[in-house]
Amino acid sequence: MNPVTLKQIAETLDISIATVSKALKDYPDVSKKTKLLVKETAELLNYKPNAFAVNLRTKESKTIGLIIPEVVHHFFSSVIKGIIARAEKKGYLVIILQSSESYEMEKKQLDLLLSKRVDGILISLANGTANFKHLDDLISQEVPLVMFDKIAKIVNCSKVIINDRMAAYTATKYLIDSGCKRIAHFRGPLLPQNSIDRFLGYKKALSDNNIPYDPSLVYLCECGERSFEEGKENAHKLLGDHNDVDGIFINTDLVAIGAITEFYRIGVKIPEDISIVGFSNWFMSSVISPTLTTIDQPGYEMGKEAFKLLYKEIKRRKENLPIKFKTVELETKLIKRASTRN
Amino acid sequence: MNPVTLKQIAETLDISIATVSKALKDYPDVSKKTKLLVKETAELLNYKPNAFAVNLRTKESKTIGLIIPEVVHHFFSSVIKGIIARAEKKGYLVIILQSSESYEMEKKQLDLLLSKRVDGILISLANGTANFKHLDDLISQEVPLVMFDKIAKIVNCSKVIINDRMAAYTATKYLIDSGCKRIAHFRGPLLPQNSIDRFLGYKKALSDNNIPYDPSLVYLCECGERSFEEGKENAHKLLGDHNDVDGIFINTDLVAIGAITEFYRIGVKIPEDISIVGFSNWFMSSVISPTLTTIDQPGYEMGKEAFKLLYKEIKRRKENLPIKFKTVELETKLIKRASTRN
DNA sequence: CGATTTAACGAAAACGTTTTCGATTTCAAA
DNA sequence: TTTGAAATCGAAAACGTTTTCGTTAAATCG
Repeated sequence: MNPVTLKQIAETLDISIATVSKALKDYPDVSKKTKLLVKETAELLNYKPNAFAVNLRTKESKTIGLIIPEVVHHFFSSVIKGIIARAEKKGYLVIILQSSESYEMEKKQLDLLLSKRVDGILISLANGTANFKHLDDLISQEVPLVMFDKIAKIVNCSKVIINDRMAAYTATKYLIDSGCKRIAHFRGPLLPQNSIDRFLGYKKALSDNNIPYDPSLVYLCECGERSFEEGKENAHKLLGDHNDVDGIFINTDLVAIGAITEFYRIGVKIPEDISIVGFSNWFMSSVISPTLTTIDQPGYEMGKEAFKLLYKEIKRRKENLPIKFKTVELETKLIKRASTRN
Repeated sequence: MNPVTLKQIAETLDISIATVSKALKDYPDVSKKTKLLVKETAELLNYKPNAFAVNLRTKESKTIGLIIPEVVHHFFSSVIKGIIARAEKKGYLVIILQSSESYEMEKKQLDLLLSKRVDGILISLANGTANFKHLDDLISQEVPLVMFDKIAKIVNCSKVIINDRMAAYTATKYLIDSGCKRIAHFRGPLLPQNSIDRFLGYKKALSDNNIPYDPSLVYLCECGERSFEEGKENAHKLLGDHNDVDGIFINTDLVAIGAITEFYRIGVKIPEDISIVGFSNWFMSSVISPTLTTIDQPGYEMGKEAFKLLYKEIKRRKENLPIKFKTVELETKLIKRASTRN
C-alpha cells in the first residue's frame, strides 16, 4: 500500500538506511555483495525514491519552468516540443505557463515558478513587457534564466534568437529582386524587439536599393488573437490608401494569410498584382492558395538550443563555476513559394 | 543571500517556529497580535515557503502531469491551454510530456510523472496503445487519473470525450442531405476508439439512409505527421479507384486539406464534383479555399473539463471520500462552409 | 606479531515544514 | 480564594533522503 522507503529496505535486510542509500547510488564504500542485495530487494519491493525528500535534501527539483505568450501557436508549440525533448534527455521535466502577452501575467507566472523552486526558467517575453525589473531580480537571485525569440537586449542573460533584422532584409530584398517597386510593410506591435528589428530590416533593404521609405506604407498589427482579421483589414485599408503597391512584407504568416484572403475576395491577383512575403513558416502557409513565400523560423531548434543553454548554466551554477552568458543566433531561410514572382 | 526560513522569522521575533508557522496559516490558537507581527516580518524578510519541505510534509506537490500524443497540434494545444488555465486558478502547475503516439513512450512518461509524485495525471492515449495495464496499475495505486479525447472505454476512470460516433453521423448525414449518393470515408488508424467511432457513425448514417456500405470506399490514414500527404495520396487513389464518388467524410481536417489540395491540382471541383467534410475544425480550415465544412471539436473546453474532473478526484481522495468515476460528453457542432453544397 | 592502512558499515545531523499535544498563563465564575 | 475553562504558546516528532564522519573489522606491511 504505502510507498516503499529506504527504511523498509534497510529493515528487511537488517542493515542501516545509510548503507542502502549508498548502495543504490553506487558509492565506493559499500561492498559489491551488499550492493547487489540492496538493488535486488529494491527492485523486488518496487522502490521508488521519494522525489519530495530528494528535492528537499538536494535543493533541486529537476524541473524547469517555461513561460510563453501563447500556447495555441504553431511556432511556440514547436519550441515547446524542442524544449521537452531535450529536457527529458537530461532528466528534467518542464512546467509550462502562459503570459497571454500581458506584463502583469508574466510577473505572476514568474513568481509562481519561483515559489515552486524550479531549477531554471525559459522565457519568451510578452508583447506588453517594457519593464524588466522582474527579470533582473531573477538574475540577481541567481536563478538560471534564458530568454528566446522575444527577448530584451538590455537584460543580462543567455539568449537564443534569430536575426530578425537580416531575415526581414532578405525577405524585402527578395521582393525588390522580383521586380517590386513600391513595397508596403504590415508590422508587429511597437514594443517587442523582433517586430522592431523586422521593421528595420525592411527599411534598410529599401534604402540599400534606392527605394524611398514611405511611412504611409507601414501598417500596424497586434499579431495576437485577431491576426487573421487584422490581415484582412490592413489589406483592405491598403487598397483604399494606395493604388500602386506591388509588394508587401508582412510581420507574421497569419496576418499574411488574412491579407491574401481579402485580396482574393476583392479580386487582386497574388502575385501578379501584389507579391507577399510572410514570416515564420507556419504549416498553414504551405497549404493555402497561393502558397505563401515566407521566412522559416526554426522553433524546434530554438527550443532545443534554449534548453541546452539553460542546462549548462544550471550545471555550472551547481559546481560554483563562473557563468558567462551566451547568445546564440539561429539560421533562418527564405522559403520561396507562389505568393511572389520568381 | 540564502532564502528566508520560518526559523529566521522565529529568531528575529524570539518566538517558536511552530507559532510562526501557525500564525502564517491563521491557526486559531495564536493571538492576533503575534499573527500581525509574524506576517509583517515575513513580508519584510520576503519569506517564501520552501515548496520542497511543504511537499515532503504534506505529501502533495500541487502539480499535475499531462501526457498527449503530440504537442504541435492545434487541437492538443487548445487542450493544453484549457488545462493550464483551470489548473492555475486552483493553484496547480502542469508538467507536459508527449508520447509521440507510441505505447512505449507513453509508459515511460507515466513512470516519470509517477516518480515525480504529481498529484494526478491527465492523458490522451497514443494511437499505439492497445494494452492498458500501465493505466490499470495507476488506478490501483490510487493515483487520480482522467482520460480525455483518445480514451480506452475499458479502463475504469473518469473521462471527457465527445460523441465521435454521433458527430460522424451528423457529418455524413449532412453530405447525404446535400445530395451526395456515393460517399467515401478516409478513416483514422485501427486502434483508437475515436477513429473507430467515427467510422461507425459514417456507416450508420449510410444504412439509415438506404445507401449501401461499400468497403472499397474506405481509405486508411495514420493521421500523424504525414496527414497532409496522406490526404493527397488517398485523394489520388480514390480518383483511380472510383469515378462516381460525390462526397467524402474525412477523419481529420489536415487530411481533408491534403485531399482538397490534390483535387484542386487535378481539377476536381469542390464542392461541385465532390463535397468534403472534415473533423476537428482546425483554424486552418476556415482559411483555405474552399473553406472546409467540418465538425468543431472543443479542445479548450475539453481541457478545462478534464482538469475539473481531476481536481475533484484529487480533493475527494485527500478527504478519503468515495470516488465515483464520471464521463462527461462535450457538444460538437457541424460547421458549414464552402467545401459542401448547401 | 604489532602497527598501520584499507574496506565496509552505521549513527546522526540536516533540509524546512506541519501538526499534535502538552504546558503555561489568563481570566471569569463559583 | 479556589476551580475550571479558555487562550496562547512551544517542544518535538515526522516526512524520506543525503552525506559527513566516526567506528569497527579485515587486510597489509615492516
